[in-house]
Amino acid sequence: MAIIQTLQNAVLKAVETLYGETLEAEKVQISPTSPEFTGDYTVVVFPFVKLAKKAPDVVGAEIGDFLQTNIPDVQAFNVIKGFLNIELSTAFWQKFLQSALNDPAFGRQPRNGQKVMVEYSSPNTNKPLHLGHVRNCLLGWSCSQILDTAGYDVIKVQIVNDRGVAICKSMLSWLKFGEGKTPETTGIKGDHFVGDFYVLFEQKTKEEYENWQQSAEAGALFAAKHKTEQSEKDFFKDFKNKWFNDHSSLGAEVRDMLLRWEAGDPDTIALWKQMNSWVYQGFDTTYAKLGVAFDKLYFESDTYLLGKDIVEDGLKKNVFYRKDDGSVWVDLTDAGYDQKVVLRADGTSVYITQDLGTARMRYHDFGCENMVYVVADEQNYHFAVLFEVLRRLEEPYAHGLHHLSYGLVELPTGRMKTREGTVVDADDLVDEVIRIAREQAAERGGTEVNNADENLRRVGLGALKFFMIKVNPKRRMIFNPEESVDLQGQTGPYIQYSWVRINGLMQRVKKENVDLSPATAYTDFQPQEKDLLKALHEYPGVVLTAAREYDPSHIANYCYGLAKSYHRFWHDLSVFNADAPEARAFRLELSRAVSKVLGKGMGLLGIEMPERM
RNA sequence: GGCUCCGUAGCUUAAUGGAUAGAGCAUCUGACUACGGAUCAGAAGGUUAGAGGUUCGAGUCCUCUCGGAGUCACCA
Repeated sequence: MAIIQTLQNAVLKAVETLYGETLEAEKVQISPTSPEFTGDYTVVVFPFVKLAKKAPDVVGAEIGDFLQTNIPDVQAFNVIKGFLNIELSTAFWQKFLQSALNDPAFGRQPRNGQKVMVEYSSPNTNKPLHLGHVRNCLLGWSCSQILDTAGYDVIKVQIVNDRGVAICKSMLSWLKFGEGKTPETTGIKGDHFVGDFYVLFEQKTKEEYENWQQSAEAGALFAAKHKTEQSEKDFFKDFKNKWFNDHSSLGAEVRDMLLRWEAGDPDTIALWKQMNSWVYQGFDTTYAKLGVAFDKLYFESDTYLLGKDIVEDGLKKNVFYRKDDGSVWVDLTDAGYDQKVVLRADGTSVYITQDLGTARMRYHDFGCENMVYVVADEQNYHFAVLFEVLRRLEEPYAHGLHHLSYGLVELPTGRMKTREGTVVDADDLVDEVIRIAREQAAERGGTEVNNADENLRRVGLGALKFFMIKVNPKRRMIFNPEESVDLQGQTGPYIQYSWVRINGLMQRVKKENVDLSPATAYTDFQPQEKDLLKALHEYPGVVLTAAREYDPSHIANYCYGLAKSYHRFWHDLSVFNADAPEARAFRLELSRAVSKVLGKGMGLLGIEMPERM
């Protein structure tokens, strides 16, 4: 890292002394040299040719000369078509390897004094977590780890959507059809138990609706209101919400229950607490399986009335305005958005009011000047509006807001639908990938080892997590449960396997008490070794990029590249049977550094390394 | 319809405006018998949806066209 800064400053100075021109630091582009050329880092000289009034190759040679005479670590250079390739000395790389090995916090930035809150998962309490939550959780968790490594103090939170019509449906369903059963008496995991009653409610509603469609009332409605060319089936499909609100007895009961909940009716509250506690026990298990955790939970039942004070502020600041009916609005048409209601005429909150209030509450709770919301991209517009309003209100954290928007996970058949039973359950998914890992291990004639179950768990989860994190978050993802996840090629297990290979080496080093001291005497770097050194050197920068872009896929792709280089190194060069003791020592040290960085990098993704596989 | 995002090999995808667009899967060829083959080497596969433009340089920026998705509730 430091060397790049040194090179950059030196290039600026070179341009100044050679051509008498000063230029902005951003004009100096330094990147790792492409594999097909010799060199370690490359300076693009095109931005300077106009100032120098010389041909690109001449400018490159002159700057190269300057760098070589002024920076001891620069050993050689070459210029090809306007690209200045710089070769760093063997001594530099030896120094770097030792410092990377000796620094337990390699790649970790000093604390920057800023706090960032990361909100992720944010489930509803009427059903278990599914595939979509898995992607959300993996993104949220790894993003938190990355921001922490990049220097922030991170607070991980989720907002639990624990109130509203949905949970009332589960509650009512349990009251009517539950016969007093509990997760304990049935042995069903709490979140699944509650989710089953939600599904049952939807089934009962469907039955009621189908019966109702046979009634004279329904027939008359269809006759009076259907559009020409509209079939009876289509008409009733469109009519379902209205039917549920105006005609359904189950619908009436649910609304009644919601009213009683809002009024604080003791029996309803007790039931609500009971059912939610079942769900939370289930969630805890799933989160533990996924290896994610939270510092604080926010509950919608506590926040859904928030935001009134912020609305008052907005009115005072003329960011909001009140209509004659008493409702409060914000006009964002000058920013390309719409007019949005922020408070109903009856004085109650809407969705965005809650989010406004919750943001302010969080700032008061933690003083976090940055907030990241991990939420699917279907809410892009909502967050654009939310952030715009907070900026206009001049909230102190308004410029540290980021919506980590990710593409929905869909199945080959389309979006997952609870009602159609096409939801891929998170628990099932985790069990499935571990089962596949076990099956694969058996096929490979895996020998009996200690901690076999733990290793298989890490391999299976490693495959799943890497599969979901390696692609850019914003990309929509089609997940085929049939094919599930691969264990070969660009996968988690591929990377784990390189780590396992090194682990084997290290155990042998320990057993045979190998002397590592001559490592620094080795100078005849092979290309495979140089690739590894260069890759290791990239790590801290990759973490910063991932943090800046809120994109863990950079880490995943980096780890894959490092593992790939290691596998090649392993195949081409012998470690224990190296020609010279210093070569063996160096390769062992290099391997140790690779395993260290792979462990750290994969750790940022929440992926653990198996001892053996 | 308005706004936003997306379109890269058969499939999944990578690429701070920089060199001959880089990988994996699938297909075809090869490489052990253990420093572990969940590996490695090689072949084949691309008009980066299309057309213009800006630039020394465009998958990347701008305009238009085509195709896909999301959103445009006093729901959350």
